[in-house]
Amino acid sequence: MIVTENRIMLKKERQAQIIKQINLHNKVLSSDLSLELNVSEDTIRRDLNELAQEGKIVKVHGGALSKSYNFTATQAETYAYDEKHIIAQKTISLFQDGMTILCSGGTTIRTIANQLPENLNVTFFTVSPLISLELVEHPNTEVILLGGKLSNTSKISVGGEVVAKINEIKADLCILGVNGFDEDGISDSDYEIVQVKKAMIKASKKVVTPMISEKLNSSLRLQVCSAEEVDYLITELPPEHELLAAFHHKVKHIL
Amino acid sequence: MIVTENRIMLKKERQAQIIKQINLHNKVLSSDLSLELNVSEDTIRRDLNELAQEGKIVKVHGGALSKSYNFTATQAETYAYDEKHIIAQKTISLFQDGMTILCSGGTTIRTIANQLPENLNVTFFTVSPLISLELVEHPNTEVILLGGKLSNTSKISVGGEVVAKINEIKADLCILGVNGFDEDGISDSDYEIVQVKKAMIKASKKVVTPMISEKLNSSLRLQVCSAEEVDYLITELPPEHELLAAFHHKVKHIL
DNA sequence: ATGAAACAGGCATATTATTGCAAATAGTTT
DNA sequence: AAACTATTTGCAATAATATGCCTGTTTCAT
Repeated sequence: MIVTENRIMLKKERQAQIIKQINLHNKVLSSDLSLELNVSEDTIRRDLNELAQEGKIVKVHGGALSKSYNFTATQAETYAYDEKHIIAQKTISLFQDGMTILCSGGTTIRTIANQLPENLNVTFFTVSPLISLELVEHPNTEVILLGGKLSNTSKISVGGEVVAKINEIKADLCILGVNGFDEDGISDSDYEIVQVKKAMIKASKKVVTPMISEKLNSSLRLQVCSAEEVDYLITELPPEHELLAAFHHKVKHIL
Repeated sequence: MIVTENRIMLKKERQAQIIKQINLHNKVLSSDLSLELNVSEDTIRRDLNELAQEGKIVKVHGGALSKSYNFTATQAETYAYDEKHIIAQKTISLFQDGMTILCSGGTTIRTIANQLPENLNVTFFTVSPLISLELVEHPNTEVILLGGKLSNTSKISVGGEVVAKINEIKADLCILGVNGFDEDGISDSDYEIVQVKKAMIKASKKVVTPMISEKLNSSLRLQVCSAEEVDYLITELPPEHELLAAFHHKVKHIL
């Protein structure tokens, strides 16, 4: 539905049309807008940049996206943000270009996904739709979502199909969100999730477990793996902190 | 004998004319007004500035706009909420316990997912992590997320693996968000998405396309399917609305 | 890897704004 | 009615804005 009644279109008017189109289609291509609004693509690009500047849309290569479509973790709604921020930075220091990284779910992992540096060039596999949406915001990462039945409680893909799929992967790192961790290792309370996590560990060269220190020395009913299988234990505390003392001869590295 | 037509127009009178024009067309160009009212553009500009000062209009480069023309960010984000609500209700009326339903992405579909009744007992397959998260909040629905490479523009799983997976499914309904729709059928602008949508249509007994009426008669580069392949066309309009007339002999049902 | 599309920045042009000023007009006072 | 003042209008010169085109570069998809 193109407005052609008037020969000349005011800039504001044109920009309003653009916003309308974006809200309609969730995305627009500069080339399409150029045709529909009878102005050059340069003008459209300038419009899109202005609108993006004003925060009304999200500019991408070739066009723009609706803003409501994007959602990323905000500082306010993340519990223990400061601690998780520290953990995220430590974890990210392990990432290197070209790596294949397998991620589970959880808010700690989500913070990591959110804080990835722009230029990082890695491939992520994840069973968490939430994490996948966070990761896909980063232009240089490739995100592969592992599908399956979605668990109502943990919001991750579970089931035999996911496990089978994970078994086909050969990852460099496994970033494992944990619910219970003590000297016996990682534990969890949901059978399905345990199966997925076990598969993830098996599929990866190194296992990284970022967690807030308050989860240390908690244990749940089902065993995921032993502490010895953990390559990197990451908390917000300095490695020499007394709370971590008991783990130094168990896990391979503490950050 | 004409004596009054070329009399001098007072300033107040002229400004009243300007307001009238703006209320009529939602916008005015300084150049047009100058011609219509037989005064210099300078005068028009001065008038527009005064009226803008008084808050009666919004002055922009080249003319002025009606105050209601301006979009605010919040208006933009909740754009067409009411319409989408109506569409969601109509779409949900097609759902029955025990069904298997295949969903694409998009904000219209997201609204549907959000408004599902609590007691509905169906299995959803979706390629959209965002939709999956919305669906999984409903206790009685089973959600199966179709994994694959995540498209960073559309945020849905794409690629051969997804298509292969969809081909294994036998669904009752396919709820297809559309970006372009006209008498030739459904069109889209992204090659990968078209592949996924084609597979979805093939895997389903009935194809349902909920869309805002503004998308009617818009068309994009790539063809997804013909209008004849659509079983239910759902818009916020009553089925007998004239805008839908052209589609009655094309699609099977219009709601 | 390679070719096409999209981008950024600069430049040229046309349109629109602003300002100061003088002429015209309206309103007021004598 | 004449004179005076304030307002309005048009004009010209200058500034600002908007747009399209061009060039070299970046990004993207195959």
